[in-house]
Amino acid sequence: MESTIRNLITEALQAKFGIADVPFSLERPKDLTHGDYATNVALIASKQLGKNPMEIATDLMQMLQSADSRIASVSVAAPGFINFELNRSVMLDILADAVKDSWGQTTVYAGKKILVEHSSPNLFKPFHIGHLMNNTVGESIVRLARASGADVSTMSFPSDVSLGVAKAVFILLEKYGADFVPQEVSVLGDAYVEGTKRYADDETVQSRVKEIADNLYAQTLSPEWSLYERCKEFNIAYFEEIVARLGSHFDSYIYESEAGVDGKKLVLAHTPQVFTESEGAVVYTPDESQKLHTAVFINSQGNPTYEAKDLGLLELKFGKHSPDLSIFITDAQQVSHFNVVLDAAAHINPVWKEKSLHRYHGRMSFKGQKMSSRLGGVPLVEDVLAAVIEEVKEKNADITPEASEMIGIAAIKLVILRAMAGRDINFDPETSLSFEGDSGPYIQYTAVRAMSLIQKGAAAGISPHMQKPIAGTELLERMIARFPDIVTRAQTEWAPHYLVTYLLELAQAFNSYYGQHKVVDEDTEASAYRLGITHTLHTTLIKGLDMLGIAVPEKM
RNA sequence: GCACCUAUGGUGAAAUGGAUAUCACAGCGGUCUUCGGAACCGUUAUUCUGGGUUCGAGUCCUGGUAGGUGCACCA
Repeated sequence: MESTIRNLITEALQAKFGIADVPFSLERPKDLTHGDYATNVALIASKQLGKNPMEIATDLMQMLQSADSRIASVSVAAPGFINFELNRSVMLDILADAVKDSWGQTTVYAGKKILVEHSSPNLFKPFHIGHLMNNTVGESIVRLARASGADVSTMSFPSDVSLGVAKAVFILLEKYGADFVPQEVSVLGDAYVEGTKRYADDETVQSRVKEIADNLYAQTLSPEWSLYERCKEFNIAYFEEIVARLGSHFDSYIYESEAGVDGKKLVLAHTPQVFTESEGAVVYTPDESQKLHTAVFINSQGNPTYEAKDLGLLELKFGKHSPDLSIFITDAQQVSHFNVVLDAAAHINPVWKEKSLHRYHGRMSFKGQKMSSRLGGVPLVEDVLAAVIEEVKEKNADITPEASEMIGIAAIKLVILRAMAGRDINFDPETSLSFEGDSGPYIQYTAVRAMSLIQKGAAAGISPHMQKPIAGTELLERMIARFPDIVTRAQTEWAPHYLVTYLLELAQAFNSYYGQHKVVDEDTEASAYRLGITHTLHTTLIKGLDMLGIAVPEKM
């Protein structure tokens, strides 16, 4: 349709004014009262023609008025826009697909292999609210990718070996002995915090922790190694449980310990060509023009740093999965780190940089305070969820446990997803969390209400269909018909918030309609049509929310 | 110090260079013997600042101001 209109404009321009090559745009106006398509061609051409844009627009409008049977009307608006409104039948043709399984499936990345890495946990640290943000953004990107025609696989990159882990292991050994078997994740988290404190001001602790770190890196058989292995296994099980609750599953893991071994080899193999030795460490110094900082890849102790681990990760990722696009999600603080790593990686294998895409999210502060699990006192995901679910139950005492879980998660996820990724969110449960207005539960509620109407119709023997259109639903039809375009945009820019904005507007439009019209009444024919629209609305909300990682309960 | 990011009603956010800057919360005023009120309708109030580019700037360029983040052996 778009190219048809574009051609019609070009032809009219040539026929009427004898000019070509006007770089005009043809867009889908965000304001639906401006029609289905709008062009600025008259504004662009006015300089070249030396005429008033309104005159040009009016001339073109007259020529385009009946140029295509799918165009219902063409109008001119100041300062010189030409708006096209399509026939209702065009919308209804699109809506015929809205109740099919394929609704919302696009071909944006058809045939591509996409790998998404997100939610990477730090073992020995409980899953806190920062991870929740990463998981929410990551899961939504996974689901957008799955709706794009791509072959998608997911992975996570657990941080399983580090000095911090060694500090925790030191405490566990000291407190519980080598035979320690973890029962609760909080014990590990507490050990992490305590270890950090003890390490800070005690030299004998420092040397012992470093020794433990060496043994963990080298996988040397030792009391710390076997204790550590039990904790690692326990941690992964905990991680899988909590992300499953949030709707995520990982096809595979690459551990930092593996990536570290790989990364160290890679760095050494490319020294001194790419990396250089400096003060006992191996570093990478980017070209001056890059405006990046020098980074240590192997420290003077001989262990790979975060940089080398991420380099090793690139080799492992591309070696195992050979993706056409490798997306990874982290918080914004790591932007310059990855710029350096990718810059270094490009010297080893340019593909690693070309096919990698870093999407970052902002930081979540809690009641105005930056969260750091290293210092303790961090809100954990399970605690936050429990608090929110409690609120849901207060609002509705009859709610099922499944429904309250879905509603609580929707409320939190929407706070994160409605903002453009990359911005910080100050998460204050008092004000950030909402069950009304621009909120996850509002959209869920609208979907549940729509389903309830359909059931009411069924009880009255009315089944939804769209054979005989009636007046009053045109706006809803137009909005629903745009769903595939919105999904396409969200996928192209990897920006779930476009979808959030759309779903909120759509839910509002439906609720507004509902407030003014009776959907199911004595007029069976008209009721069936209204239910037909209601049905397409329902599937659109369900599919849209699913792409955000949000499920909808049956009742709420 | 250098680099990157951000600045929109009282609050939280949206806006592919486009039309009267959109939405929610809060406030104020209504709908209400419901098709499921987690709803609907009305109303008050917003682009940090100076310059520039453009037919047109919240958006692009540039100078400032304010905030955030990163800059060698943590991840």
